[in-house]
Amino acid sequence: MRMTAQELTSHDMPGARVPAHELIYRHLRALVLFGDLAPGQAVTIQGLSDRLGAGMTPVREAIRRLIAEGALEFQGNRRVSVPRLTVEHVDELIVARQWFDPYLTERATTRATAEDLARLTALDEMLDHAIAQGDLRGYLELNYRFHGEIYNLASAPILAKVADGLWLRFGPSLRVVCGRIGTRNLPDKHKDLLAAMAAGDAAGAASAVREDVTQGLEQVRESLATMCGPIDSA
Amino acid sequence: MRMTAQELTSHDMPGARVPAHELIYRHLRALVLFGDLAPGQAVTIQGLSDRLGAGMTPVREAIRRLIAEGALEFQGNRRVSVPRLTVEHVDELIVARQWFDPYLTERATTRATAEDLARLTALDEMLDHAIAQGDLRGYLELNYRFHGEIYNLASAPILAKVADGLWLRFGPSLRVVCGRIGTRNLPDKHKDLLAAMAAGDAAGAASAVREDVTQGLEQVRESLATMCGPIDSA
DNA sequence: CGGCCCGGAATGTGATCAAATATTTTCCAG
DNA sequence: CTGGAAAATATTTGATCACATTCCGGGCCG
Repeated sequence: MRMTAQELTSHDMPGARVPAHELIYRHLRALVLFGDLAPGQAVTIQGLSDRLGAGMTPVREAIRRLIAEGALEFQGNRRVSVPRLTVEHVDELIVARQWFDPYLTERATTRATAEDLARLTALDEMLDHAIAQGDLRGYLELNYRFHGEIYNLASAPILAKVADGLWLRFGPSLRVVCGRIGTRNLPDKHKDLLAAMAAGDAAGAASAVREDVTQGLEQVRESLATMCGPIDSA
Repeated sequence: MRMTAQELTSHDMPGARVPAHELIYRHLRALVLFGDLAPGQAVTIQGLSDRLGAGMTPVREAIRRLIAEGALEFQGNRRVSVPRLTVEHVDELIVARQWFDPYLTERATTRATAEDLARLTALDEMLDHAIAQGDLRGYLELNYRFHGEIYNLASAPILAKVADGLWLRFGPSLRVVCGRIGTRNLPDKHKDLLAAMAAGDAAGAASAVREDVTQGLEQVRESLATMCGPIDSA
């Protein structure tokens, strides 16, 4: 089968054959995560099956998996679509990440090695570069990888997986919001965060990431509140 | 297809045909949640397909879904099994529920109506009855429903779903632990919790549920630490 | 003890049937 | 005669299954 998208975060053994349903899953996941699928957009099994040149069973498995993760939504009848985020949902995501991110960052800070910090710093520099270039897609991917890297450093696989799953929820809307705001106006607290981590200041790192998360999601919240108020083209 | 287990929490419209993959999912989910599947036990697609008298496609969908929720584990090669919980995992689950449960309980307390409280109280009485009867399975189901009811009252669907998903992780081990301890020695803080909720004391309710959660999972942790130390029959 | 073979299990495909949506046709009121 | 709602039809899509294919693991033989 042909799979055009770059399979990012593919830490597979070099000889390990990855099954189609796994590839389709990653493909779709990236599509949702980086807003290539608009909120509310319908996702059909047969459409994907045809477009990706794969059978329907693997597509079906991938979709069920994404639904279980909250990346897609089962519309009651038998329709599947990209969820439309509401302000209430964002509020939930804010409180969740306001707990998860600081906690995981605290753990990551006490465990991070010099190489880990170097990797994070490198990611952050690439991120700045993407912002300077006005590369929205690059910004979204790098920001995700930056935070995901911290999750992994916390040595808490279950919590990391749950926190990671939260990103799928606001991915589509994040793209819309950032496109509306423009990449220039995307301040983050990554510098403070990295400095605190380098100093071994777990509480400081936690506090920095908390501000970063709050700032980012609050912007989503604002944008959603003003946007969906007047016009709601359902 | 024949489906032996009671489909609990099936709030389906009376005329709505529930697809097979959904039924299989609920069936398997209950099996994991209440420890009918032992930790480490292998789960095969064909085995389930034969045993449930269903095609393999619905079974595959259900399994992928459970894997995404962490109820089952993909063993790298193409094997699927019930996860074997480690002490580290339980530690993660403890901190997670120590945040989720109090937060959701707080929200639930401010929103609960008299009927809601009556329903919770009734559930708790059935729970006490199950304990008195030494009915382990009944205890596990009712305890799950009790806490799930609170999650739903919080009006935070995303957080409720995540919190609910955590139960799937310790379900199999909980059964083992409770069987080891005996149903008589299963104290809980439900009475304190209900009293605080009835009084509208959100902070008190949060505190009570926090103790309840900590107490329960700490027991799992202990049991796991002493049990898996000497013998680890992999 | 290592390589080979075979059974069984997972993966992948397409066909078939049912359900839901979209489209067209029909029919009646104004 | 026209507009529009309801009914009938057509098309798209989902659900399930049977089978072909691939692959892993365990047993057997040298």
